[in-house]
Amino acid sequence: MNKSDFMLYEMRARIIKAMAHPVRLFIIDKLMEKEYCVCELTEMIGLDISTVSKHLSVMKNAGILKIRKEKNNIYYGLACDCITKYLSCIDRVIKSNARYHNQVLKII
Amino acid sequence: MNKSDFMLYEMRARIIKAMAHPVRLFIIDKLMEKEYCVCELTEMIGLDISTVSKHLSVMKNAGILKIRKEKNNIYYGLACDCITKYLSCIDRVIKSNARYHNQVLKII
DNA sequence: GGGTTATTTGGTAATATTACCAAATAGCCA
DNA sequence: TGGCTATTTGGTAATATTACCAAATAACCC
Repeated sequence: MNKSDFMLYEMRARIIKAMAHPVRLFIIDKLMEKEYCVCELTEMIGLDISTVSKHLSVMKNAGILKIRKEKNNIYYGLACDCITKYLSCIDRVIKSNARYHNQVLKII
Repeated sequence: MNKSDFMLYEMRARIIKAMAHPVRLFIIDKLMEKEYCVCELTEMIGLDISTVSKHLSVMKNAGILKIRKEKNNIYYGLACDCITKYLSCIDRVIKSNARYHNQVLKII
């Protein structure tokens, strides 16, 4: 593996890592409908607001989210619509795993 | 966030986490062309074989990879082709980040 | 300016991840 | 069976992630 290849994989990993957490995936799901600010998301999630803020910041720094400032609020939104499709691939893996599990359950 | 929603996000996170590492993304890239066994991948990667084996095992348990046993070898392959599309979304984010960086570089 | 609200940042403890080495397991073939 | 090769598993140290609380910042409005 040469160095520039490795850099590509590191860049990809950084973005994928930024989504690799249930709370972040919840946030992404919510932001598919519309923009939200930290306090709104915090209320839905039930963690400390500083925790939610940090999750948002990681995703923003990875380029997944963008912000819009309005008065006293900061609204977060998805930077890239393709994430929807991305998740449909993940869900296909989940379904396929479930099928496998059901097969195993039938056998045992 | 109700409990069954959270379970979906946890399942998704498990699969996404299983890809969220540069070495694993390298492996996925390689497995797009054809199957490989641990020792072949280890040679390309240059880490300890036990480390590579563990990376493969995480992805297999997440349902991303499948195995085929042949004689004394175990060949790993992608369980789901859609991962290719998934990564093209990630690369779109990388490109968009790069554009943003270039804009910033022009300004400063 | 000063109070108020929204948000981020710093510090820290608990937990998870990753890499290596050494040892165990699995399956082939003489 | 017994040795050989391929692979996985267990143990452990170094590092990274995540959550909370407390404090800092930022922007609005009077």
